[in-house]
Amino acid sequence: MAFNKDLASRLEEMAAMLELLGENRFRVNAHAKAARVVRDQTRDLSTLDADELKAIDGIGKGMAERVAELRDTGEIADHDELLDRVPGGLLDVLEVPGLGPKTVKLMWDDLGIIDIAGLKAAIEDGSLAKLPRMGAKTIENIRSSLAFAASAGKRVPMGVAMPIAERIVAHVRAVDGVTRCEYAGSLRRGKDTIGDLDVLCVAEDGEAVREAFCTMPGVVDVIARGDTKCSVRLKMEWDLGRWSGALSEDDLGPTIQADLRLVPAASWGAALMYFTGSKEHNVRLRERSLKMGYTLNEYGLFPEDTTTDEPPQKRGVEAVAGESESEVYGKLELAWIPAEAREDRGELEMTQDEAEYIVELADIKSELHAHTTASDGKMSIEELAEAAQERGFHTIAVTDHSRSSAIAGGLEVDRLMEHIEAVKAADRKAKGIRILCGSEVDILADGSLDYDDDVLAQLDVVVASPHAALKQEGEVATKRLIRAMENRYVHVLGHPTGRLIGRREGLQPDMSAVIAAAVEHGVALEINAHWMRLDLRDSHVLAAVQAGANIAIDCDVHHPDDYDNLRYGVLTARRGRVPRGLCVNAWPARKLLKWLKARRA
DNA sequence: CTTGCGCACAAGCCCCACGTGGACGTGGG
Repeated sequence: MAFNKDLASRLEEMAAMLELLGENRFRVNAHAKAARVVRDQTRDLSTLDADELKAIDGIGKGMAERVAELRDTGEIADHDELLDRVPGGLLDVLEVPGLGPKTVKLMWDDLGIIDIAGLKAAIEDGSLAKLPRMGAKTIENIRSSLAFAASAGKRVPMGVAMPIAERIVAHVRAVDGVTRCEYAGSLRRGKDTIGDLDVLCVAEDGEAVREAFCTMPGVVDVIARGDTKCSVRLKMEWDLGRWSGALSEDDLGPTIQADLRLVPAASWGAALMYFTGSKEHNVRLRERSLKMGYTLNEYGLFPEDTTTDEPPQKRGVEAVAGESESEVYGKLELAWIPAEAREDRGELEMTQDEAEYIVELADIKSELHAHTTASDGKMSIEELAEAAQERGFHTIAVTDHSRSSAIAGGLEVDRLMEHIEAVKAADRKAKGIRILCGSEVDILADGSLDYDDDVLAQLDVVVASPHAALKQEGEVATKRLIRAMENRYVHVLGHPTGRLIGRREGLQPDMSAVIAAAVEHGVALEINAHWMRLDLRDSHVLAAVQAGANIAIDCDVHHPDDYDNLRYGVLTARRGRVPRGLCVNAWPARKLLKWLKARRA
């Protein structure tokens, strides 16, 4: 939804500018929270009236007026006024890691710095060093942030970050005396993009781990090296297998920051919770702790005693919990909350049963979206089925592209008919797995489908997906997707928006309307598991689940390795708290087949 | 600026490591 996105970025800018101007921090936070809430909304906010807007948590009178203002005039007067008072380039300066609002304001007031170019000049001529708290190390870190500007602070797709994190963890675990090591942060929460990597470890010999971490292959810069925390920048090509290092100065490509935290064994659970986040989730937990007479930090959950500022662990206060996450959640009278759900989106209200019923990787027993050499896949029908069977699946659907996807080798009707026969023959021969014939049918720009109904009727499974006209207006897109789902032969709405992370925005339909239509027609909404797609995205999944829509988690298999992407799809599903009962791929074969047939009855 | 309680106003988001410089800003979740 273009409107929500526009609104959210304006509110974010307002928060940043208010902060730079030293305004009331609650006002700043209110704008930042409103921006976050707006971004998570599945409804197009321009279609809501004032009362509906104010019903949203975080949106009050003032914000509701701003929404109406943007809808009616295309502008927000307060936003424009702030832009007049704050030079635009300062917002870029604020983005530089190591610089916060106080410092940026000081640089602006004292040195007249209003953009990145001014900052660079102030570093070179030494004037920056004259500001308070600008020591050699800090300036060096700013300089290095600027040198890596192309990538520093930029988020990378989860699928790129994951292999890097796994190698770091393996590297650290190989150090003598390391008893535990895991990655935490947004990667553990399964966010679609990752800002940096957080690695926790328990070690007998801290110095050995620090040394191993700061000198591991791929490190191009050590930002901090303290007793319990080290930060480095890593060259990104790591994930491409260039593990062996041998980097020259002019070889610097995109980098990602990785932090190592050394924690005491007794604090493992508390530390893992703290570094897993999200920040918002942690804040909720700490508020709850205080209300229950505890204080929570990364060392543990402690009985609250308010007499001193010194942290409890330093005074020898005994923690009531801290060794494991479930122990801490338990003392707070909460279910253990899956890491992926820790976003302050209502997860604290989950019961133990709800938490345990969330779908997991081992539950997935079928794949409903796969391609063969008949269109743009790399495997034959048999190879596809064999790979599915190795994963323990009971059903695989062969869904090659339809005719409009010419570049992807889409099938004309006569070829589709031959293909159906080939699939049926393979299914008759196959043992222990059911091979269904299907199609990934293009949803054309107007919402009509690429094959006629009499053709679709001959298929066991129809996945309908948008591939072209992905820049059309949101309202047109909403109608397009709904019209496709109204067709009684459609089972799954494939990658509903067509977004590609970091590359293409995709359709911006009114997702609430799309979800409502999916529920009405019994169509499953797909979470396309490829890490470049993850489409539906997490916030859409949560809204779909709350509306009771069925969810399909599919790998959109083209190549044998594509099955490995399932983990990313499942992480996204868990962020949306998908229960097993709503995930069609987690159903037993009989239930799945019954559902496929029932849609057409 | 929002929420909650109650119709005008108070309270709101925590707790820690690091670097700099001696108390504060930033970044971490």
